[in-house]
Amino acid sequence: MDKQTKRPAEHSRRAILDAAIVAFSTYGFGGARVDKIAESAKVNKAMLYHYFGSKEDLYLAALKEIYSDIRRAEAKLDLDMDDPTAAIAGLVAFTFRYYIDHPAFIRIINTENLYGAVHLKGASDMPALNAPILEKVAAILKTGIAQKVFRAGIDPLDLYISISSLGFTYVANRHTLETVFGRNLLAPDQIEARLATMTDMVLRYLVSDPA
Amino acid sequence: MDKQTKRPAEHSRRAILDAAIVAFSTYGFGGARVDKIAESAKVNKAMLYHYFGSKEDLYLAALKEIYSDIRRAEAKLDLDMDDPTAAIAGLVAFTFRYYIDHPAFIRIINTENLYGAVHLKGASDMPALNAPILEKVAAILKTGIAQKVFRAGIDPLDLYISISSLGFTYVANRHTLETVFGRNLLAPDQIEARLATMTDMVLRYLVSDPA
Amino acid sequence: MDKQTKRPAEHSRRAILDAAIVAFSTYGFGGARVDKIAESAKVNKAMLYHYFGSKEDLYLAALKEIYSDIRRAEAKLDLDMDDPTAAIAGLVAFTFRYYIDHPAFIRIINTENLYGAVHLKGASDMPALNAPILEKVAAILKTGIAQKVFRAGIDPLDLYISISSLGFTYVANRHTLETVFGRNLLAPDQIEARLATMTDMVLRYLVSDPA
Amino acid sequence: MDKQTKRPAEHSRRAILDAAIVAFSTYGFGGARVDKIAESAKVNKAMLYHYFGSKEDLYLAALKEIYSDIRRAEAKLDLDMDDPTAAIAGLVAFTFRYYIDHPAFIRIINTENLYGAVHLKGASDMPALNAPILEKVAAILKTGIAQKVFRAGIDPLDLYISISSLGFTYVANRHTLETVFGRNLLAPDQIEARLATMTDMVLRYLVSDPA
DNA sequence: GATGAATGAGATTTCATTCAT
DNA sequence: AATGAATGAAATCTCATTCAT
Repeated sequence: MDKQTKRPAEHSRRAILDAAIVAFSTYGFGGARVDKIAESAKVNKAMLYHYFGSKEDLYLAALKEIYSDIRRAEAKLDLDMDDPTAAIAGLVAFTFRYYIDHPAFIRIINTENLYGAVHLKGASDMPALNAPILEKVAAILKTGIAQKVFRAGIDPLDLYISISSLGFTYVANRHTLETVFGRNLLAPDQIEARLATMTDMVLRYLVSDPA
Repeated sequence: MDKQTKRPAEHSRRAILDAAIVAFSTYGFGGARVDKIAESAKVNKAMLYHYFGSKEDLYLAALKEIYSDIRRAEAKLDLDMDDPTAAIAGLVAFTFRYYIDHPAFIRIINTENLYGAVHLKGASDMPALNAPILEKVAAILKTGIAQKVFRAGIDPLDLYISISSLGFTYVANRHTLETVFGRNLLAPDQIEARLATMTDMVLRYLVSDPA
Repeated sequence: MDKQTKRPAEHSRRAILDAAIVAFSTYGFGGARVDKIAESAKVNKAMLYHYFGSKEDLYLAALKEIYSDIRRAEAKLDLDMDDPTAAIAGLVAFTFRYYIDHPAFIRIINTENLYGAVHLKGASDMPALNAPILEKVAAILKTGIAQKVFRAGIDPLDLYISISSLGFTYVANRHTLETVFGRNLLAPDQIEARLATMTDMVLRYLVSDPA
Repeated sequence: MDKQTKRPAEHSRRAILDAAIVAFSTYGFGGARVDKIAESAKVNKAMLYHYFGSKEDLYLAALKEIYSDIRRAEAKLDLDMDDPTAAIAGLVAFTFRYYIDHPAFIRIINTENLYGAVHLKGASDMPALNAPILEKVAAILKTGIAQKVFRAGIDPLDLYISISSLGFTYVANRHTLETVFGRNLLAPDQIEARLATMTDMVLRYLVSDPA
């Protein structure tokens, strides 16, 4: 990853990108400051323009990087495909924990949606990048149905959106939820309880009806 | 509400606030422009400062207004408390449709969470404003348990968060989801299908286990 | 011209435009500094953007103004149309003196030509603005031919370009000419001599050949 | 000229100079970009500084080179000194065609005049370099007077400026002239017509008055 | 002699805010 | 209460120049 054969230029580029991810996901596009990004990356501001062209292009690069990260993590995720129940539980847990551990992901998704995903729409390789996770969900469903533990008729994308939603909103909206409802949602026991709820809810939804 | 008591000056104030809600929820705090808000409201920019003091205070006013709106709508929501299943289904449907019909709500919640809810935390009356919806959920659960149609042991806030989540993320993240997965999520049939999934998922989660 | 009914805004706008004409004609487009223009005009830099939109638009406004000025001056020029020889001499003198007295005109024409006249091409009203001078030249030629003092077959535009050229290059290139040939071209006697040459050259060119 | 004696290093230097001539004459001093010049010359930017010291010094080098070029060309110009009329016609044609064929010359002269010829004034060898052309004009005039085909009393420098002017402005200002008067000045027939006018005008100016 | 990376100063532009009336 | 004009600070971006190798 950090191999020493890297050309020095790559080091600066990477530092800028990392700083940009933090900045954009912390302050949004409009709130992030080019000066601060350069400062964080310990490079001259001009380098940022040299490598990325503009603030907007840098934002897009950060966005792509963040998407690549989660898809890479998903690809590495090793689910027991012979045990559909365990596989779904594993996917739910992975997704939730990923959101908790990667606040930048959550924030940049929100920022991008504020912009109607204009930047993402310009990145033609996005659909291809994101197909694998749907295929994985479809495979689990298929096995579950074959094993008669899951109902038929579940749409993989719809299911994936449900799994994502149950964790995403919990993490993404935790500040307003905490303020409005007065509970610390990221306390370890709360996280565990929430994960239990999510897993329970998804599995009860999938489980085949008693004959 | 107090339409006829409005002095003419109140008209400007209201116009600014409405324009602010649109602007902040469309562009976020950093992206919204004071000039544009004044222009949309057809008032002089100085009026905006006269009435609200600063961009940040105006944002907070818009935020409060948006929260009041949903809580007012929730208060008006008439659920059949004698039929817990119908009541939950009604709440799920109401919540989902509110999100769809009020994009400003979705967007400003996201914006506020990007800011760690700092503004909202300063608004001391928020918890009180939001207690009623939890009480309503608790009441439905209680009746459902009494009628033996629902399981016991469900936390009202946790359930409310689940109900909210299943719809919120679908609407809030629709731009990125559509881009990444290539489906028009707000097509009428898609909305219907999604509502069916959500209702189904929540009710299957609540329903008492077979003896 | 400086009527006191002017709205204050117009004063700032005019001050900016005047400062811009000086700056652009002195330093060219690239060399002129927005900061300095604002400073010269004694207004805040933001005003400049408020009134003109961008440096480029301001440049175009300055360019148009300078063109309008010479055409206005030409329109006011009162030539004795019954005496074609005197009329031509008058036009030659007027043109030469205008160039001498309006270095900004000379410089901005050169600057604009460096840019291939891209800005001017965008100003659709230019041809109409510049037609009158050609009509005047054509009228003089016509009278001259009728009076048998001028030859026939002279193209008005070609003649106008000649008249312009003989003075324009003398003034525009005077710095390099002076450096290279070591003569002070703008000394009063030199100017007189040059005007005599120009007038002589143009009239000898026009005069009808001896029968 | 000294092709085979060129060391390889000289190649880079020459490439930079050529690129600089193009850049400065195309965009002016302020508009030319050091980065682009290096890129065009296919050398590293640091080389440019190594060889020329600064942008300004490079500009001066380009300017000198361009002046040398025209004077070299003038030196090579072979006029029939026994036929003053033909010699003048030849000089007029040469001058005009040189301007047409060397847009960089035109443009850098204009640029330099925008700067009040400050750079050129620093180049002490300029007057010497430019004396020959004046001597040539003087010689033609002298022969013409002796042959009684030309009038006496014509100042060589003044005549040379007239000859230069008639073509220089036509070429230098062609973009604005074309835009303002709507004629394509560099169409081959237009060039021929213009040359005819210029030659005619200069010769009619010189020709001895009928007795 | 040559290169790729980096920089500092300054340029253009934006924007929340306030002043004078 | 309301307006049009104005501003200061700061944001994005550019560019001639130099450093390290």
